[in-house]
Amino acid sequence: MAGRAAPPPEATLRAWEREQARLGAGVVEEDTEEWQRDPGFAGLERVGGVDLSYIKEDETSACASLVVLSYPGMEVLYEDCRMVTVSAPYVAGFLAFREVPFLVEAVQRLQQEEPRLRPQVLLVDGNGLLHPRGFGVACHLGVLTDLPCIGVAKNLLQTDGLVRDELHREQIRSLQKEGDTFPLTGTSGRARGMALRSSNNSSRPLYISVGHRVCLETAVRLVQSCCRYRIPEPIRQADIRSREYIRKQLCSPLEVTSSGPESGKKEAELDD
DNA sequence: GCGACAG
DNA sequence: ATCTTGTCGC
Repeated sequence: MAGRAAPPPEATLRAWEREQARLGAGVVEEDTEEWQRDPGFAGLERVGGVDLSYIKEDETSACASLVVLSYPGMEVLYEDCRMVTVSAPYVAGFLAFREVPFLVEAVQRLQQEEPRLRPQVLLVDGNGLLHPRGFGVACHLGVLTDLPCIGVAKNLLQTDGLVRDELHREQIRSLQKEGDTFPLTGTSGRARGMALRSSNNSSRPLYISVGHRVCLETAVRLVQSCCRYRIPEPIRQADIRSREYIRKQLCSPLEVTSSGPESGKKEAELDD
């Protein structure tokens, strides 16, 4: 019973590539909102974050979470955690086919139940244009929901000649303080993303890329403005809450129909 | 051919 | 992604 999930048939991967190409035609790489052009993001009030946390024991169970935070206060206005059953295995370059269906559902649920809390932009775990076919999970989710999306990856997805070699490590060392960046330009000559040092306390950068309806410069600026620690607050909160949700699930073998007061607030700080 | 490979 | 406590440092 150990081991990884069965790899998808070659035909499935080809079909997924075609789907990415089809949807990819709809990606908008420019700012489309007024607040995006304002130096202080005046008019921006809500930023969303999404994430999936997995259960080690069960290959198919995960918790999908969507949170909406106020801007610039970073207070949690909305939280939605839900256990889901994932069907697609994880394959680098095809993350969207594993996670996006549940994220779309979460966004739709929010728009139906709390339309006033609809986020004006979504920070997504993973990449956008910084992707083998220029269509990572952030683009995928953006096109399907028509929400501005930004890809925020914690590790570099090696593609288009971009590699984690000594030169790359040297560029990382050159990032001295938060806000410092260097462009991720592939062999093709195109800037696919930006490495961003988001915290003075962590030397590890974030890899920012355009998802949908936002330009790279705006994306980097916004992510930086959402960072109290290395991980931007919206994604960090989605992450914290989804794994906390799973922890509770595992500790309660009894399925209760109605239960009242839940308490217990603990926050894991520091992400380095 | 072999290795690398977001979450 | 997940397994995992305390601990060294600013």
